Amino acid sequence: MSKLKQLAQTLGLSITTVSRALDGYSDVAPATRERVRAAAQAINYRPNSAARSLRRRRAEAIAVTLPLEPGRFGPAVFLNMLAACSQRLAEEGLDLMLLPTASRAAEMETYRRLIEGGRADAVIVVRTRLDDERVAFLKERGIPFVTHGRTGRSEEHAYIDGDGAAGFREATRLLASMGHRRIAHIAAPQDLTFAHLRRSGWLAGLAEEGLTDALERASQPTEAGGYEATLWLLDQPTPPTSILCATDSIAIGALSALKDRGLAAGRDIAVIGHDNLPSAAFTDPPLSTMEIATPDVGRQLAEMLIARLGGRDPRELQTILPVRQVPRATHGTPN
Amino acid sequence: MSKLKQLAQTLGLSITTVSRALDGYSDVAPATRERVRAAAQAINYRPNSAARSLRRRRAEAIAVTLPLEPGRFGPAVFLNMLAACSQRLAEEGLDLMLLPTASRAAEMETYRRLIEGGRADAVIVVRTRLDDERVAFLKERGIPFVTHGRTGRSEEHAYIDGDGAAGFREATRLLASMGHRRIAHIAAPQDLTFAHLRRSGWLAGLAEEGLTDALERASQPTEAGGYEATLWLLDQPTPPTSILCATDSIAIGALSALKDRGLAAGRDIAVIGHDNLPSAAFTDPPLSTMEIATPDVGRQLAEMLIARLGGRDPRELQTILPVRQVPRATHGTPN
DNA sequence: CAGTGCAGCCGAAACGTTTTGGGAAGTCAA
DNA sequence: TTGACTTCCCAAAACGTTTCGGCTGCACTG
Repeated sequence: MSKLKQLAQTLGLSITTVSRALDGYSDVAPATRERVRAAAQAINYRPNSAARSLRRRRAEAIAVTLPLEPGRFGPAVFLNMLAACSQRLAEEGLDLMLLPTASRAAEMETYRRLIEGGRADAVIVVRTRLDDERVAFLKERGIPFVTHGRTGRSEEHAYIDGDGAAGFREATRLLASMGHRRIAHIAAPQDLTFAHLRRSGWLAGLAEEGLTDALERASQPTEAGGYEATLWLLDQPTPPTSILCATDSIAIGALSALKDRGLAAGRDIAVIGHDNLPSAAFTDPPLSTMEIATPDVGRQLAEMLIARLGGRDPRELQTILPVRQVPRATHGTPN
Repeated sequence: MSKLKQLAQTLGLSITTVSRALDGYSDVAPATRERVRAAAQAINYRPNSAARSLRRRRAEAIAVTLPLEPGRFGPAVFLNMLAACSQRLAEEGLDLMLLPTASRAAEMETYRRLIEGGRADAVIVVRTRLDDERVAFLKERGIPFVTHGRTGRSEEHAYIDGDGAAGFREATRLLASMGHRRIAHIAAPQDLTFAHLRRSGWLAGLAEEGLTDALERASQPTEAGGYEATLWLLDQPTPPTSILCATDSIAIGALSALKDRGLAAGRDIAVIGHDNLPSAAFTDPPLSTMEIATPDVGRQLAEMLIARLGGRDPRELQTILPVRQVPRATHGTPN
C-alpha cells in the first residue's frame, strides 16, 4: 500500500486531504495541515517521484549532459558552477541531473530519451558550438533551455556567457602596450563558440594596435595540445614574444614547452591564459590569466532556467558577463 | 492521448501488444514485432519514464551525489571514471545521475529524497569516510550501493578502491632505497578513508626501513593546502629531504612552495604525489606520482552495481586495484 | 427561517505504462 | 473427432500521486 494511503488511514483522512495538506493548499484547516505534516515527518514520507511526475506531467528535473571531450573550463570550475546552479534549483524543488556522454551521437540520443521520455523539464547546454545540433533539436521540440556559452543562433535563445572577446582584446592590447609586437594565439577548435570569440577578440586587439603579425596555431584545449602548439610557434622563422592561450590548460602546456626550450615565461616570453583554474596560481611562474568577474554564474544560470520554465521570453534572458584580467607573473615585457 | 495508445490505434493492435512488441517479448509474432518497431521508430517513440518506472517500481537510474568539498581525485579524473561507468550502465538501460551537493547535510537530504522517493534504484558513494553516515543509511534502508573507496565497515558492502596503502608503502621504500632518511608526509584529512590508508602505507614503509623520523603535517587536499604544509615542514628544526603528498593537488602546491624557498624539487628535495592528474606531467619539474593501474575503474564499478542490482552478495563484490608508480622528475636522491 | 457563502473535506478520474491472466484460433497426435 | 498444445493477441488492473468537481454543515444575512 502506498505510503500516502497509509498516512491517510492512520490519520482518518482521505488521500486527497493528506496530499493537499502536504502541498500547502488553503482548503485544509491549519490544524489538520499540522497534524498531517507531523505524521508525514514521523514516517519519513517522501512522495514517489514517478507517480508525482506522471500525474503532474513534469519531471521536476533539469538535465545537463556532460560531454567528455576536453572542454571549455577545467572540470573543476565547471562543476562548481553547476553546484551553485543546483543549489538554487533545489530551492524550487528541481533536481539537477548530470549525464556524462562519451560522444556527440551518444549525447543526442541522451537528449532524445530525456525529452521524449519526459525525464527532464528543461536542459542546460554546455560547451556550445557555433552550429549546435542540440540547440536546433531543443528549439524544434520547444523544450526550455539555457546555453552556457553562445551559439551561431544566440539571438533566438537564452544564454549566459563570459565576454571572452573583450577579455582577449584587452589582453592583446595590454601586451602591445608593454612593447610586444609579435603576439601569437593558441586557439582551441573553432567550432566551439568560446574559442571563436576569444580568437576574434585577439584579432580585434591586434587590429586596434596596428599589428599585422597574426601568428596562430590551433590546438586541443589540453596541456598536451598547448605544449605541441608552443613548440611549433617557437620553431617559426620569427617566433612570437608573447602567447595568448585560449585556455589555462593550453597555457600550462605552453609553460612546460617554454621550460623545455630553456625560455623563462614572463621574462623571455609572455604567456596569458583564460579561466583562472585553481592550479593556475601554482604554476611556475604563476600564470597570468583572466576569468569571468561574476562569482555566481551558476546561480544566475539557475534563475534564467526558472524564468524560462515560467514562460519568460528567451530574448530577455541573455547575459554576457564581464571578464577580468588576473595578472600574475607570466605576462612580462618582451626581451 | 498517450503515444503508446496512438501507436496501437494506427497499427490496429492493442496497447498490450505494442508494449510487449517493443520490449521484445516472445509472445508476439516476429512480423508484428517488426511492424511495431518500425512504426515506433517513425514517430520517435520513447516510453514515458515516469509511467514506466511507476509501474515497474524501479527508476532505471543510478544516483551519485557529488560532494563539493575538495576531494580525493581531481574532478577530471573522477568525471572520466563516472563517464565510463555511465556508458556501461546505459547498456543496461540505466541512467546515471550526478547530483551536486554543497554540504553533508544537503547530501543526506538528497539521499533521503532519492531513496524514499524511489528516484534511484541504487547509488554510488564517493569520497568515502571511515565512519560514513551515508553507508549507514543505505545499509539500514537496504538500498544496493557500491562505494568508491573503502570505509570502516568495508567488509559489509561492495566497494572498489585503489591500494593506496601499498602505493605509499612502496613509494616510501623507494625513497629510502635512494638514501632518504627524513621522509615527510602531507596528509589529507584523516576521516577520509583514502587519506587514512595512504598515511598508514607511509608509516608501514617507514617501519620496514627502520626509520623513526615520521614528520607529517595535515592539510586540505588542495594546492593551497599543500603550499602551506610544505612551508611548515621546511620550517621544522630538521626539515625533510623528501615529501610524500596524499594527492597531486597537494604536491603541486608543494612544488610551488619549494620554488618560493629557492629549493629545486628532484634535486634539493624529493616530492611524490598520487593520482596522476593530467596536469601532473606538465609541472616543473614534471611530478613523480602514482596512479591506479587499471584503466577501466568506471566500467568495473558499473559491473559491480549491476551485479548488486541482480541481488549478488556484496561480499563477493570487493575490489582493490593495484597502484602503479609513475616516476618523473621530482623523486631524486637526497642532497 | 429560507437563502447564500464559505470552510473543510472527499470520491473518483486521470496520468502512461507494464503485467496478469486469460481467450481464440490453429496444429498435431491419438 | 477430440483433446492437448501452441501461437498470438487482448482487456483490465495496477503502480502512487494530483486534481476536478463536488458535498456537507455551519454562520451569517435580511
